[in-house]
Amino acid sequence: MQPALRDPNPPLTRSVEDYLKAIYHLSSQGGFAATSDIATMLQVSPPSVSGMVKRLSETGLIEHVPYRGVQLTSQGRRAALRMIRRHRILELYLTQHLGYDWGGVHAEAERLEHAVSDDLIERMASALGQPQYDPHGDPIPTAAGDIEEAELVALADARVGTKLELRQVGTQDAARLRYFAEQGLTPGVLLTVSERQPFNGPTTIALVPSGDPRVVGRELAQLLLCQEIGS
Amino acid sequence: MQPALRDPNPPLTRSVEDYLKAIYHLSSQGGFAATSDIATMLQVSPPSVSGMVKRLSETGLIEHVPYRGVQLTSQGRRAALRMIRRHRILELYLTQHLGYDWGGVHAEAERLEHAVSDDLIERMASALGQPQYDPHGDPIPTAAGDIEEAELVALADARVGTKLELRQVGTQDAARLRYFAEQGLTPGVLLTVSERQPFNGPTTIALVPSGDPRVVGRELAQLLLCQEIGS
DNA sequence: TCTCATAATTAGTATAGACTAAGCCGTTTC
DNA sequence: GAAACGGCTTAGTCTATACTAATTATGAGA
Repeated sequence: MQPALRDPNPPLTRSVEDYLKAIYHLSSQGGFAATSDIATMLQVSPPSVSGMVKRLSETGLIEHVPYRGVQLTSQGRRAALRMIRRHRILELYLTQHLGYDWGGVHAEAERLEHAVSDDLIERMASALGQPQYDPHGDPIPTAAGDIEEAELVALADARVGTKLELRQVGTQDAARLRYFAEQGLTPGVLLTVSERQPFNGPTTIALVPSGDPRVVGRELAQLLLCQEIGS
Repeated sequence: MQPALRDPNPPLTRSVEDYLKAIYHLSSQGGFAATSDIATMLQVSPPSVSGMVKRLSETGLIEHVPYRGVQLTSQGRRAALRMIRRHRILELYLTQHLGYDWGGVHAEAERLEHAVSDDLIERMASALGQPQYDPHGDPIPTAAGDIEEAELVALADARVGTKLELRQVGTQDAARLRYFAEQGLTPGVLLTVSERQPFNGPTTIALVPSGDPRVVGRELAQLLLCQEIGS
C-alpha cells in the first residue's frame, strides 16, 4: 500500500483548539491578538506562540501580521465558536444536571470540550432545552456558528439611575464567583444603580424586585457586565 | 527560578492509559500480554508497542519479559482499573441519561474516559445509584479498585439443560450488539439451554420467564457470556 | 532623528509518540 | 541438531509541541 498522502483536512489538535479559543477571546475587542497576550492566557512561552502562529497561518486558520498580532480567518472563527459552544453547553449541563457549582465548573469543561463529540453536545443541548446563555450569562453560539453580540456595560461604568440586567460575570476566578453568588449577583438578576462614590469609589445598587441594597467596590463592579433595560 | 526537576509522579498521558487498559484486558485470561496483541488492539505497529513497553516498565507500571510479554504491576493494575471504572460509568451514564444506544456508546466513552475528572465520575456514579454493572453487563470496579471476578461460561460452551443469566456480551461491534438487542439478548436476561446441534452447530435456548425460543449460531454464542444460576 | 526598551522572532534542543526497515531470538520442523 | 519462519526488538526518522538563548523589529522619548 502506498504511504498515504497527508490528510488535507486533519482534525484539530487539543493545542490548536486552545490557541483558537484564546485568539477569539483576545481579538473580540480590538482587532489583533498579541503574541504575548496569547502566551499569558495559555501559560506558554512567547516563542511557543510564534511557532504555533506560523503553523496556524500556514493552514489558513489565522492571519498573521508579523510584530503586530493575529486575527482569525472565517475558518478559524468557525472552529473557535464551535469550541466556545462546547464549553458553554458543558458548563451549563454540569451545573444543571450534575450539581457542579458556578465556580468549579470551568476547569472540568476546559478538559471535556476537547473530547466530546458533536453528537453528545447536541444531546446535552436538547436535554437543556436549547439554551442561549451559559451559567455565567455568556451567550452560547448556535451549532451553525452564530453568536449574539450584546451591548454590555460594566456596572462600574453604568449611569446612576439606570435599570440593568446582569448578564455576564467577567472572571473565571472561583473565589470571586463564589462571592458574587453569595451576594445574589448571578446572571439574569435585575437591579437599579442607586449611587456611586466619586474617585473610583464603590457603586451602590438595589436588587429588583426585592430592593435589597448591595455595595460593590470598583474592582468587582468592573467584572459585572450588564445590559440596559429599555424604559 | 530553578528549572523544575522532572515531576517524579507525572499524570499519565492518554496513550499510556490506553496501553494499560489494553494490557489489562489481554492479560486477564493468561498471564502475559503479547506485543503483537497489544499492537492489534490499539491499532499501532509492533515497534511502537516495544517503545512504549520500555517506557512503562521503566516507570514501574508493567513488568516486561523480553520476547515473552508484559504484565501489569500492582501500580499499573490500579491505573488500569481506574480507567475501566471511568469507561463503564461513562457508558452507563450516557445510555441512561443522554439516550445513547447500547451499540454507539463505546466510542464516546473511549474518548471521554481520558478527560473527565475523578470528581465528575463520582458524581455520575451517584446519579446512577452506585451501579455495579455497565450496559454490557461488565462489572464496574469500585473507586478503591476492587473488581468482581465472575465465573462466566460462553453460551456456546454451556451444558444443555442448565439455567443461565446472561451477564456480558463479549464484543464492541455495533451491528452485533444491535442484533442481540433485537433478539432480547441483553445482560440480566435469564434463559435455559434447550439443545445444541453437533459439529459446532447452533444452540437453542428458551428465554425465562416467557419461554420464547431463540437459535444462536456458534459464532454469536461464543460472545454471550453467562453465569450459571444455582439450582 | 536617534536611541533604547520592549515585544516578537529565529535558532537550536527536548520529549512523547508514532512510523519503516533491518536484525535478532525462539520454536517448530525436518 | 540445524534451518527456517515468525514474532520481537533495535536503529533511525518524523511530527507536534514545548522550552531557552540569542537576535531583530517597532515605537516612544529625548
